Amino acid sequence: MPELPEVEVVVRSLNQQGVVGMVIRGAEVFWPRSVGGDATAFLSSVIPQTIEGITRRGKFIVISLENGTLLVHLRMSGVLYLVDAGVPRTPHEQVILHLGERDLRFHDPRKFGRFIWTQDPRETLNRLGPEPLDPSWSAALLATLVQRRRMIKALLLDQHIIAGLGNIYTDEALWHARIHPATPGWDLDPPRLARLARAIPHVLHQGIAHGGTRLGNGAGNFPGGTAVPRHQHALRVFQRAGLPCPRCAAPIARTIVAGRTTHFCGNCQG
DNA sequence: CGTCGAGCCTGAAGGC
DNA sequence: TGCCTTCAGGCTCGAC
Repeated sequence: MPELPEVEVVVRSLNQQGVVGMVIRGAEVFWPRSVGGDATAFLSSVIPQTIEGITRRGKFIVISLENGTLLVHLRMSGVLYLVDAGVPRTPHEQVILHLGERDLRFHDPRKFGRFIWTQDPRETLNRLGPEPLDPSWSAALLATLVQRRRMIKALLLDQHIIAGLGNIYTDEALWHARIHPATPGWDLDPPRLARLARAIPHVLHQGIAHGGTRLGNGAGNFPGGTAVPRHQHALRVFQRAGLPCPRCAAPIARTIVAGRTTHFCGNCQG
């Protein structure tokens, strides 16, 4: 689920619902590893503190509190949402922050997601590469980032190089840019770099506009106030193995690149 | 410098 | 129908 667009949708949703200004009055941790292993230390760190802001950096949700920052990473299956405080806990809700009338709940079936309490978020966030939706994003910047021997797909997935892309949007961006995912980064010519630099923000903006992507059928948890993802219907190659390429009609291929399932058109992604 | 596989977890989907 | 295997949108670590 969560790549940059899905995280952005969560952040916007929480802001629209007025979470800023609410106070963490209590909390419950049902899977200690979700908060770093020491639930007691976590609770004493965040209670009671006012939420002063919620933003995004790469795939991190950045929750600014009075005395520090809560970084939330959704990993493979996490969702963060607001519900009325009286609503019974559902299975897989690993962390609940009590904000008075409302709860901020972390739903994470696979338990890979993490809450990181820190006084210095830059220590973590500064290790991330640039934001592809930042105004400073450009083909020239992209060119400096990918001058390496590694396959372009591996480079795009590496958060230290570019922040926010995951398996879905990487495959989609490479399709738009007509680049084979196994192309070494330093072999990309200027036209390809220009196309890729445009394709990346394009697919991310599209994903955000569609409320993110949801794969499979019922996966995920979307209580009231949370947009239902629908970008899965707009995907061009991802999970479309064997179907015709929307550009040239050749069948979409599925292979493993950089250790990840990869979808691309073997005909028009040269 | 780079690739690969394992581990962290669970539920869904596919094969028989 | 039911069991078993495989796989998954992320990331880190160690081996090579």
